[in-house]
Amino acid sequence: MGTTQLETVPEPKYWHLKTVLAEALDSEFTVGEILPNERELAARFGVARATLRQALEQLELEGRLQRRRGVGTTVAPPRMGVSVGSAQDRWPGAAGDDWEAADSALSVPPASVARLLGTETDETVHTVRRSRVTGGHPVAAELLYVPGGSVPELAAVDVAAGPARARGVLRELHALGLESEDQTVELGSARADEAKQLDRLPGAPVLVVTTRYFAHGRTAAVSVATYRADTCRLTFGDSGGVRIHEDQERQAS
Amino acid sequence: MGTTQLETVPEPKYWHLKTVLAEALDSEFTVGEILPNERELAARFGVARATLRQALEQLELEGRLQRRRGVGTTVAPPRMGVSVGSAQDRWPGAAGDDWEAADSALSVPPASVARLLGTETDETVHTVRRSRVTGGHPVAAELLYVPGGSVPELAAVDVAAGPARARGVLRELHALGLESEDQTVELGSARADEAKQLDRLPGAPVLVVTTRYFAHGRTAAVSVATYRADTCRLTFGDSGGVRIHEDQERQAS
DNA sequence: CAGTGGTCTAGACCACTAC
DNA sequence: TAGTGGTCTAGACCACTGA
Repeated sequence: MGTTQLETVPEPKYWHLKTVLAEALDSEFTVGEILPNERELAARFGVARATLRQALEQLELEGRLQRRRGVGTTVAPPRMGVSVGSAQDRWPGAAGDDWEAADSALSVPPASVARLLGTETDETVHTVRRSRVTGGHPVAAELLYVPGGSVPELAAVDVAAGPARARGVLRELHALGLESEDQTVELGSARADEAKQLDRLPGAPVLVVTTRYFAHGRTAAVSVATYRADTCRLTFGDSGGVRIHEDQERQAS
Repeated sequence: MGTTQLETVPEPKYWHLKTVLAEALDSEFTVGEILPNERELAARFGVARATLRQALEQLELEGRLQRRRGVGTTVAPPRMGVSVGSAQDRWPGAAGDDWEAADSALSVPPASVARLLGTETDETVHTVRRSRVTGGHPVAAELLYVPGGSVPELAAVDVAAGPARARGVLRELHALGLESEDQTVELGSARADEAKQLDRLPGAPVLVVTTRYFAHGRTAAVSVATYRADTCRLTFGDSGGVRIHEDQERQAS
């Protein structure tokens, strides 16, 4: 049988399209430049808009594109390196970090957090909301959970409201003398409230960094920070003790 | 005008659907159980299959579902905790790790890797491919780049092929006495070759862990490891020095 | 207001798995 | 071969942005 078709791997259209677009981005576009709109691009490549969108979604996931409803699709800058490692001065409440305390309240943490804290599943803890801003852009939203037992002196600040109260919790926690930490990273998707803080749509991919802070041999606090996965590259260790993030790297294919 | 519609936030269908399904997964399904097929689920919820799929994709991204073509959609187990932190015995070539050396060759690394290594962009380096298997499942595919200058003794093993050669490179690297490391994590999508190693489709979301290994004050090697984002939770530090992964956590919404 | 990306539909066919 | 998820189409309408 004259099977001239030896193409055993009919590559999906959107995959090929993604490759073509990625090359075009490297060679023909500059950071910040606006691409033609989706209907136009789809027509130009002879595919349905849904197919074109599948390719764009991949490129956005890889941090190469940024799409904003009502505006358009732009070429994204290289990902920012954001330090989440064990640098001493990154501990909650330390001066000079990029975090801004938003507010604070007493609430019952999710069961997974309660397990890490070692508290009962219905026990309320101090909950601090913070936002991290780097280079003028929001990169992370954090919920910091501090059991009452970790900060016994906190009654004095308990009357203050909002940001002031949040700073009070952080100050007490810092005064505790944190000894070490312990982190995990996993992929998640932004809840509605996180999405708003991060200036993204709900469901946007985020890197969830869960940190346990230890003091006096116990778990003193747990932080759950969600970082924008499209714009951030998390950096750990900085073991040489010298380098901070550089913001100049470019991911290779 | 009788505007009884004060619903200012018409939540997208797929978003609501995802929430409903997530609750059903918690209460009515057990790990490993097979869900009804997509056409059936779509009919049951009164939506188009594309919309249903959008919800399933989100749940798969969050590690709650696993979908396999030709088979079906199953309820995924909680993510595995995999250690990628600075435990000494995780260094390349150490005994007892989960890595299996696949093969090795001389090749020109991507520009981004060459920059980290401090080599010329057209300079060849030893390149070792490894796979990491945990609990019987493939979790990561790694490319380890070792400049010739880091392992001058390597000529002796240069004749061996495949896995033997790979192990030779690792042995020499280990003998070098690595001092510290430096890591970054970012979101990526699996290339075709990585996807095959990870038993996923191309484009599947992965966590890319880039590690720089230092010896004698220089960058001795660079590793680029891609972890399955759906099944893995990366753990760093283990600062207490006691805990290994537990595999029993469950992510809260 | 016009133009953008985001959501949704109702189909079709393909690639793969397992029986 | 039957049944699954994966890809693709050609439309439609909606939510948002900025002039």
